[in-house]
Amino acid sequence: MGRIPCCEKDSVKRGQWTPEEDNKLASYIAQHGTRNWRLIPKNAGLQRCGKSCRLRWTNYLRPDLKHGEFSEAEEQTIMRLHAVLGNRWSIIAAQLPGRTDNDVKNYWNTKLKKKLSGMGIDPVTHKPFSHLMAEIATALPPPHVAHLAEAALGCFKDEMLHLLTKKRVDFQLQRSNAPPGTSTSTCLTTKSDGKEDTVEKIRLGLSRAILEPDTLPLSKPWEPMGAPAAKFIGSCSGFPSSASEFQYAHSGFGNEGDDGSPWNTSMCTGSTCTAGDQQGRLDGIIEEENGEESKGEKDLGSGSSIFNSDCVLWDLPADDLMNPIM
DNA sequence: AAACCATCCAACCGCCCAAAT
DNA sequence: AATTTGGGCGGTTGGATGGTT
Repeated sequence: MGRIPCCEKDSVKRGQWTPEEDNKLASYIAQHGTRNWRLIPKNAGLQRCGKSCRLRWTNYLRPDLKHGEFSEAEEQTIMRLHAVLGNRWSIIAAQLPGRTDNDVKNYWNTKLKKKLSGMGIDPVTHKPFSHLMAEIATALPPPHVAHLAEAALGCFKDEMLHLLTKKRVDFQLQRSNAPPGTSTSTCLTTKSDGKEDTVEKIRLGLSRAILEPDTLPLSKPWEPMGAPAAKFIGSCSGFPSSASEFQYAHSGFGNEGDDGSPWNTSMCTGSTCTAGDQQGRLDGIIEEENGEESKGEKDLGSGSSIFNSDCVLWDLPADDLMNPIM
């Protein structure tokens, strides 16, 4: 009954691959292809599980893989697709020739997630943190809004301070290398003063977001530069000004005749997209998500979608937000 | 120079679904 | 029809490396 086991779990080698193992696997696949992963390690003379061989091949040895840095264009593609698809790495990777899902996932986790957070944008929803806060605030009675603001400060203060003070130190280093006479007025605060300053700015930004929710676009977080979202971020002193320069704005979303929605942006325009079936899946998913988005807009319009009974925010139950971690 | 810390990323883990038996 | 595996996928881990204290 069933199939025979893929390998003897006890007798297989694990951990880093050696160059000899890579050579054996690559030359075997060059000759025989990748039809049966269970037989490949055995026939290639490798003490490895078939699954391990498959991963090594697909993530590292395949000759069509790129191994260098991600380009600016690739980075923009990942950001745009992630905003639509979430963590569906294989589909995102299919739009980036030579990149694997593992590559894209690693790049997202190590670089892009932090980059977005540092810009005041939630990497899960791709909305500005201030926008999220204001959405929630509109659904809460005033006393709860105050608790929410405190909770948010508790959640983000440390990370923001880390990012901002680190940047400040970098600026100071640059300043020490700058030629004499260079203006340095924007970075002359001391480190401790800077922290106090930053906390105050975050506090002001959140207050403004909560007190002036009407200035926020509730249904189009994808607005290009000059549209309400970017305008709001730019006017919000609590977050890094670089947030207003968020790349969505000049990566195809703000084209003439475009309403700024990512749905209007070709996900694969002029690309060397090779995975036809994945593209089909992508189209289907985009249509599906598009439908969801419409529903979401309706819900937002009624002001009730954010705090549904089982709603969680940043992996915290809504109740936890009432208990600041400060 | 050594200890500590942060970052990167290859590799593994566990789950799911379709296919094989 | 029931059971088991192969392959695909996303999440997580841990070793290597480089920078900082």
